[in-house]
Amino acid sequence: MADKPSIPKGTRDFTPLEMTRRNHIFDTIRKIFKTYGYLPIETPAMEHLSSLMGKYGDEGDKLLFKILNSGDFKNKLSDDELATIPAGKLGTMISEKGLRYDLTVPFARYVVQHRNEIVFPFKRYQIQPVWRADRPQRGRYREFYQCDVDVIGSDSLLNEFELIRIMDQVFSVLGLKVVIKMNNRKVLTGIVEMIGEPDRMIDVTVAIDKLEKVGLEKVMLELEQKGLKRDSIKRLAPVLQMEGSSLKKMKFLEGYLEGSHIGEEGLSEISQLFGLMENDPAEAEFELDLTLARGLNYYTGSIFEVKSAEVQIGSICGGGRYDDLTGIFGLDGVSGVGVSFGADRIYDVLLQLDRFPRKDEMDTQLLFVNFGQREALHIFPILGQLRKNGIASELYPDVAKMKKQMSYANARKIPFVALVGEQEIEDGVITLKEMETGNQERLTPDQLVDRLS
RNA sequence: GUGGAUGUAGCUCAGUUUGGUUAGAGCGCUGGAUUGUGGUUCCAGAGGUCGCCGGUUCAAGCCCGGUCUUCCACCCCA
Repeated sequence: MADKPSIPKGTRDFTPLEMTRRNHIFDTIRKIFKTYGYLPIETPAMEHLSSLMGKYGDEGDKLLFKILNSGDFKNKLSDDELATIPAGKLGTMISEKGLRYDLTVPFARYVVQHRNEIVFPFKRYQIQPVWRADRPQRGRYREFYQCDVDVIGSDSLLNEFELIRIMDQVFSVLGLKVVIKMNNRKVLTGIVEMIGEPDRMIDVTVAIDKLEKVGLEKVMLELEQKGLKRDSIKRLAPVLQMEGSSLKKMKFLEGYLEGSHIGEEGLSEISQLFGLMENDPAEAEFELDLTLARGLNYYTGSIFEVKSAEVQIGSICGGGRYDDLTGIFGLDGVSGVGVSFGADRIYDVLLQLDRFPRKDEMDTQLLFVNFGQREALHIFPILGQLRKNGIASELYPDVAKMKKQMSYANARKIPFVALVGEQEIEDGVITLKEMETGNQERLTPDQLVDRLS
């Protein structure tokens, strides 16, 4: 016997039940995206490596899946040439394509490439898989779907507001309690300016991000080890120790960031957004979280992250504003903002909480028992009538024992079974059995359609 | 990428400590009791080269090494 077949690490097969549930998530999200006026696009699974590299930081580059060039690479080079290839250079010589890491960067590429046909501001949504060479765990896969919504070509904060509304609506419709966290990169920039370490943005945000996990002392120690001046750390301390409501935090920052132009600008954006939210409150908890930094280094303004309030699984949605992502592809001065829903994690959360709707899980509504050729011929027109009326129905393909056919209906969770034998044909009726109750009734084809519509 | 666990029937798991003849259970599956009635019950049956490769041994599911998978922490994030 050959070895059992398998699939690569971090990838998954989806069963019919799983697909039904996944589609429930995709359908819900897609429907909401549409009602806000977003348009669908798709981009290829692979991009030029040059489009992907350097957009996600050093860590991100390592997590890119690279595609080996086709053809015999070695053949084109002499042994001498081969031997003189510098270490680490080989990769770029034998691979020029990679699998997409997210949908935002390919979108930026798309916008630049199609700039002449796009009507700005361009609102698009995109639901496709992405790939990351991460080490898999629960809620962390090497192939997973993202559902992105972005607006590009508009600086207005109303876009941020709209995205918050979308996030709130998606999770409310899916029946999940979530916390929507927001922050602003400009405020973080303001903070590092105020403490006199304008170049240490990354170190400081990473440290702030760890605050909840490791505590104040360890964070300060780490900053010291990273070479931050003692004086700077001292000035950062009040930010780290800040507690209380979003409103209180904003009050504090008002004083703290005084004099930092960019910091004040970020704070003003935050308070405007909170103002809009106050006028039209979200169902979800909505809060300012200064420890929210987000790694993807193209964000420049608002940043968002959504976490489940009921299941611990990391963020299930995230995003932010990027002022110059298209600049890398040669189109300057176009600002965008967007968020990405992690369908696979949302699936895990819904599964754990058992919140998938039951009604989606049955497809076929009616099964005709197969008594034989003559009866089957009689049934086909009735099947046609049912299907034209949108009632999913099927005839058991084999003339099997009744017990077997009933068991099939049972296993498939088909709610109704129709019996059409000699007697029924003669009387022009169908015996309809409701599986749950066991009740049976005799109906004409028209009555049957009415009954199941 | 770093550290730590895990893998026995379709599924959930015993058995591994002290290596020793045919590897177990429950659920599921197949058939029958019930040849136009499923879910309950009863009876019978099928199904495993103990993740894979190698080593130690007279003998390995059990000990050792490697490898893959899944999971946990870090990292990062969806």
